[in-house]
Amino acid sequence: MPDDKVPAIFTIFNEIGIIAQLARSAFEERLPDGMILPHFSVLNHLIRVKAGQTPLAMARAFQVPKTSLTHTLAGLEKRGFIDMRTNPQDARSKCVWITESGRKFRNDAIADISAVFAPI
Amino acid sequence: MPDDKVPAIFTIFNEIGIIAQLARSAFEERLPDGMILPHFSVLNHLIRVKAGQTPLAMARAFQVPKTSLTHTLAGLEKRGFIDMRTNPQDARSKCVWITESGRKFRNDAIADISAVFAPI
DNA sequence: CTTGTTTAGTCCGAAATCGTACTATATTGA
DNA sequence: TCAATATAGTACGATTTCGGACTAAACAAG
Repeated sequence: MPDDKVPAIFTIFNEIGIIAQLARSAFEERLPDGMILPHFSVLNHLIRVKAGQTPLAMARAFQVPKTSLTHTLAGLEKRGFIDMRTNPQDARSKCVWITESGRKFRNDAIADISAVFAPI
Repeated sequence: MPDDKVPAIFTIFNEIGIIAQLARSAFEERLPDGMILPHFSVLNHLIRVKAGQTPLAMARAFQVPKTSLTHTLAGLEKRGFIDMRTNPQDARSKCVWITESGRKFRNDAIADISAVFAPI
């Protein structure tokens, strides 16, 4: 299949992936202390979308396996950026809440990084 | 920082990342045999951009550490999808060439997956 | 009720990712 | 020339990612 026969939708998603990778590299370079994009994304989701969600709901939102999210949440909890409590409506599941410390970290990160992206 | 104060550029890259992740999930679901997106991306790069490039040049193009690419290339070589030869102009470096088998794999993958993306 | 099925989360092991350190080759400059 | 520096790639170890298996709780059918 020569290049000009590759479906456009394919090329588009390829370009989107490249942009995402570039942005991710630039972003993580500035996140301190072993924090990586998924950590930040979870905090951001808890503020932007909804707090108190279950890990499974968030795994679906991010389109990652639930085992991956377990690991990410463990890292955030260890840093004190989230709290996980058993769901009173369903003892199988938990609810994820952002802490004040987590909220501050997220806001500081946005402020720092916006300065870098501002020229764009 | 309330949501409406988050810089637009930040939200945009966030959305781009989400789209990329969705596309990646859908894509890898259909790649056979332990092949993942980076494997495919390398093959695609060798056809779309340039064959015979050095690993370092490709690592820069993808914005990943060279050690990550070493690993990806090892996987492709083990599957017989690429050849790596010492660069005759510089014995420190190597040149990466796609094999017929690699070319076929890439083309088949595009054909398969285009059928999925076609409705979009 | 109770037995079988589904769902939420975690544990485990394999693979991927990546930073550090290292080897080998090339380049620079005195 | 040759010593100092820079560059290409890899080895190694730590962390992340993720599929498969497992436990506990909820639900469904009888």
